[in-house]
Amino acid sequence: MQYSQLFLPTTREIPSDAEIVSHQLMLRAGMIRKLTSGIYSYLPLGYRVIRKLEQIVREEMNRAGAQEVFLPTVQPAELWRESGRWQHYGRELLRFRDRHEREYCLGPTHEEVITDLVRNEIKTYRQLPRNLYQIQTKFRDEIRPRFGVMRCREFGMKDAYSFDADEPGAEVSYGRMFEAYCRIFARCGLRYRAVEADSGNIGGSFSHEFMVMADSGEDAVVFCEGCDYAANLEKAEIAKPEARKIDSARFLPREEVETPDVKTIEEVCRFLSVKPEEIVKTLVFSADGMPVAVLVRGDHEVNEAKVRNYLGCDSLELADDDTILKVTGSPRGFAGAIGIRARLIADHALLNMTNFVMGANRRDTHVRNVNMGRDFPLREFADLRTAKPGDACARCGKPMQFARGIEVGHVFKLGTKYSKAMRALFLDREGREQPMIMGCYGIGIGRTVAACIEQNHDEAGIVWPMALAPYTVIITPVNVKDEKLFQASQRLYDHLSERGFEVLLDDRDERAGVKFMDADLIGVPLRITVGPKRVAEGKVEIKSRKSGEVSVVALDEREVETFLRERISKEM
RNA sequence: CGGGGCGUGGCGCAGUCUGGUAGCGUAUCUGAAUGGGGUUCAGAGGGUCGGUGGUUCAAAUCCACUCGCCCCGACCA
Repeated sequence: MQYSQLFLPTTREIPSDAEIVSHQLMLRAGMIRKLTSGIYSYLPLGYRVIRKLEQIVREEMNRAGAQEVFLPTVQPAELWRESGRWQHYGRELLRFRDRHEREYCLGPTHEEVITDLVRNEIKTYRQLPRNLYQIQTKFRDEIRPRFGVMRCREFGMKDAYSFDADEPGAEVSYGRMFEAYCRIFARCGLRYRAVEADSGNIGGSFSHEFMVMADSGEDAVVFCEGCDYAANLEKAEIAKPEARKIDSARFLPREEVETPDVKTIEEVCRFLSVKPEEIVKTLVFSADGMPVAVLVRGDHEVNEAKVRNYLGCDSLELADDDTILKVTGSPRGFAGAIGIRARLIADHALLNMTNFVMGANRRDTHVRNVNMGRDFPLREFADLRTAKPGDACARCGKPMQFARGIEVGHVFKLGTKYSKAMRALFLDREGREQPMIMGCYGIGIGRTVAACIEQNHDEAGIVWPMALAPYTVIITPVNVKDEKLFQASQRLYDHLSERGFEVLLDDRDERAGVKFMDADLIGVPLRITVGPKRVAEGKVEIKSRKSGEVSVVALDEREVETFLRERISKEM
């Protein structure tokens, strides 16, 4: 491609509404332009990168035995009513009506459509397993899109769905996808981690997120120093502390204290001169409509995902003021375990607490020297809090570390959630009707590209890994008016293009500096500089974008080709 | 949805408080010189100041309404 013909608007200045590097660089390098909030157009350069990634994804999905399909983006409401998600999905689901007033949505994901397709065509275990995937545009009406294509409303996603006849088969399907994902992200040259994730109330036993490590990531990743345990912060399990024998002889007399208008942990600490570790927080939730009080240490945070999983409930939200009043008999801010009219569950950290402070279930009152057993009964202990740096790993007991990550892929075991709801059944060997066991597997295409830039850039711009680079080599004649230089460049360009290289010829009548800046900005891995001094010696320079290393190579098509081939294979 | 900020040539911004000829940088076009890391000089084109309504002799500027965008939070199968 000749640069002068390319629709590639690069900008020198940083667009004012871009916060993170990948967003800034994608705009500056002319890869994307915003149409409206959370909705982007890909320009030729950006789309080339997208297609590179899609190609890698296709190769690995096909290798793993999945077959490509292409499903509709407009989906009828009835399907979503069948799965129950028309009610539950919320406002992220963009709904609309057609001219006949029939209801539709734009697909934010495709479980319903694929399940409908498969249930109509697959009838027997003989036709299983199956894994179907597509690369397609999704629409999720995000409450707050941000960071360019990182969290946007319309985005490209690869989604695959597996259907198996039994649990062991589903395991195999899951494992295949897991492995394919590892290969994909490795081929893209990404530093990533597969972490255990919460599967939420989507059901199923297991879920992994593929996280690209980056400080700008929206997700917190927890990993163990001692073993290979790694998990999303939401999911990260904390080792149960060893329960010491509690000596009730040490219990101090319980004492109510007036704490006017003292509600938050900080206020209680200040007022009573205690540390947060000596306080027990009581949070009242409404779990499927039933009140549940969750006790955690003052310096800990309740993890709602863990509570939800422990209770096995569908909905969990902090109770409203009315419920709090009903359950505790006091306004918000003074809840405690003593005499509370709700199911009581406590985080493990409470196991070894004695003589602690908690709310008295009475306005402007707290209680000192509270002890479990003596002052209130408590049977249910579980891991209910969010991990903090240094917490002990549930697997090996070593301290856990924190890092930031970008979720680029997610593999899920769905189990029979959709196949049961939508009657995707097959006949097993014994002729019995069974629901298929499903898995779903997603990769955010645009997000992966953005994540790649987060990991591969410098002051001057993007530094593409060879596998995703929109062009692998750019030829820069230092002065196009110099016939000799230009012809030499043209000859190289013709030869390399013919030999299948993805090559860009910067034929613009610009100063060398401008061309160098643009080449660096758009991140082409290899640059051939055709300048007067070297050409006079019968040579050209080839510079690596990543290392900055400059090699001098004979100005000869074959020599250059050989050099490039070596370089490319080394960096692939 | 709550809080904050912004909307002025393609991009980045000043001007708004205190109403009075729409400006700067960059980009673009033409010409000339220059030609290995965003070159210099000369000239030119390009703006309903987000929109609507109001106040006023006069509105980018004041008032009301409205639309859009960004940030923080809430929310998020």
